[in-house]
Amino acid sequence: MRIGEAAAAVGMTTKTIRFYEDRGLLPPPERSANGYRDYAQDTLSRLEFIRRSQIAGLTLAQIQGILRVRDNGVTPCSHVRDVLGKQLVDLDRQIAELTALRATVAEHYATAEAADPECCDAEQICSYV
Amino acid sequence: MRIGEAAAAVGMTTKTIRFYEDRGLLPPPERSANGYRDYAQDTLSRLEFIRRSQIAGLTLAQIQGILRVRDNGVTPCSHVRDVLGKQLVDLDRQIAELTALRATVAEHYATAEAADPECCDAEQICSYV
DNA sequence: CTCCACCTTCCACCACAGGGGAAGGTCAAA
DNA sequence: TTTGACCTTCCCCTGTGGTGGAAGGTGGAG
Repeated sequence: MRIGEAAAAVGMTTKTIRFYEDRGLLPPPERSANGYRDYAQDTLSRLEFIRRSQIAGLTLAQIQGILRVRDNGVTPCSHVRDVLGKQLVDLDRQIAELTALRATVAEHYATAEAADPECCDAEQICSYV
Repeated sequence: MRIGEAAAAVGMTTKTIRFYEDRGLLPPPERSANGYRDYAQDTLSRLEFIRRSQIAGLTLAQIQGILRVRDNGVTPCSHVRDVLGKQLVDLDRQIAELTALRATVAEHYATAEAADPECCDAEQICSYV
């Protein structure tokens, strides 16, 4: 299976597949006599796993870690559980940060709504921020 | 006032100040006879405004927009109000996205916690994701 | 024979907000 | 006079996930 077929099969571009290979998420594939990449069927599962993982918010580095465990012959279950756990903590932190930021911005916005047009003196550029 | 003094006064690095100038957030300053940047006092307010705006979650591009309005002699109040309003909408969207992602990851994590060690078949790499 | 679609490698680029360091100029103090 | 702390411009690097294009090889159809 050539790279274009693989790409079409999973809905990625050939660029992306070469990029994953470059980043170590895909092993270097067989080559046909003409030098074209020749993918086995299981590459498709691997690409789909990558996409599922991305949808779950994992970075390519994290996905690579999981695939490396799998490629070492170990079932990556516990590793995946750890990664997902870290991901949860990280997401909670990000959400908390954004929520705090939202409160700050909302406060500024409320001030801006309530103030009169004589708000800004040139000294501090704008008193709303 | 030389760049190092200005940087120390507002707690930034000289690199950052030159970077802001390059990005159009600071007008090109006067130069001393030796070619050194020579900042007027009001540059400090401008730098502090930039920092306040960043704390409010605005990007340098948004801040530049506000400063451009101010530099055109217009009080940027209504523009700032608009930017803050957009920012709120954007933050709400981001928080919603992250919250949805968190739910997805939490679901995967719960599955991973509950499953037995025979979880992964090689075909799909890992059934937790 | 030529066209077209496909493949190859390599290099550069996007946003984001700077940081690192080289190579060289300036100025006051010791 | 020399050292050290400044300053200048310049270009490259960070991390993230790719995208775009150039220059060239391959293979089947008309």
